[in-house]
Amino acid sequence: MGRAPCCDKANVKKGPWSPEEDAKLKSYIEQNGTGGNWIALPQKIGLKRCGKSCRLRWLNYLRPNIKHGGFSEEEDDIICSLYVSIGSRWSIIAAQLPGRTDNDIKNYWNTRLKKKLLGKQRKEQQAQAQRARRVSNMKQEMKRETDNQNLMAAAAASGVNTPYWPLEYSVHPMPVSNSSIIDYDLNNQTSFTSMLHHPTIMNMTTNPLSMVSNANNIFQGFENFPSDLSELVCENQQVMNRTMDGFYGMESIDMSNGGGSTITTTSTESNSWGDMNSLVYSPLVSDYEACCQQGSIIPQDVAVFEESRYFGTQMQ
DNA sequence: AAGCTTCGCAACCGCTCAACC
DNA sequence: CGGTTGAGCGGTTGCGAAGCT
Repeated sequence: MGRAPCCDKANVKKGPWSPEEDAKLKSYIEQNGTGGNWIALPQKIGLKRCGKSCRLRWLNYLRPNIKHGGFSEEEDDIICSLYVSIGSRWSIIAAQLPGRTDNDIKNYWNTRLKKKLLGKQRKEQQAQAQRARRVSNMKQEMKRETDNQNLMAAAAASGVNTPYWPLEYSVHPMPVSNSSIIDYDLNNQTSFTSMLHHPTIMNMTTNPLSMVSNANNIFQGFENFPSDLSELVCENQQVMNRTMDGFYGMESIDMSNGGGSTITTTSTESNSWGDMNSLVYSPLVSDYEACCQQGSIIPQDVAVFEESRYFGTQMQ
């Protein structure tokens, strides 16, 4: 048995609203409010509309201070960021953007932002493939360098680990908060591991958006990070496998087993934003839902929640 | 200029959740 | 405690405008 219809469909007008209908609805709500009952509202004011339709019209169009179109870059970033973190919770996303409605944001995402990001991602993939080819050529060149071979052989013979990084890259100044600098020794495992726990790196690995939305500069925040080094990072599988799963790939959570395991896919394996659901339903969502259920978080708190996630602090 | 395709947006549909009885 | 109802939400559809051939 299905549920009873909310209104008599036969006597209800559908389709676009006329200016007269808009005026009736607007003036009534401005004077009397909704009365907490949308279903009864159309009858009260003599509108042949479904209550749900009235609600939608008011919320998405007639309500004061509604903005339409003209999304700014900042708004784009917020939408993308929240979408990647919490998925298509349009009402929550809309709560972060004053004057925007969930419907507007949803439409904007589906018609423009998704394509925009897809384009960026494709460009990045092409660039990545190009980098891989260049690095491959470079490695072949390096193999021919007998001096280096001798050095490595000598190092191996003496029990010294072969450096992962060319000397000029081995110590890298890492910007940290408050403008201070830490020098990480990339040939020192402890130091390197420590670098990987740098908030910026952590953000890059836990927040795929920082890679997607900043695809033009995947090492954003590392102004002094040599661009060639990023190529080496990609190529150095030994380091990658041990420490940076998900660095160039994207980490997603397998919810089929309770969200407990992490599946890492490379961006070439999962290269469609149509497949973005695999990215977005992170543990954050279940955490978020749990908090909502406990009443300890309201939608407006989502930004704070995000911050707490990225910086590893606990919600109050 | 006409026909066709694509795009953007408003509105609808159906589902879930929570309040109320 | 279960059933009913309305609010709210996200996915989808339909239509008009714009762009293209």
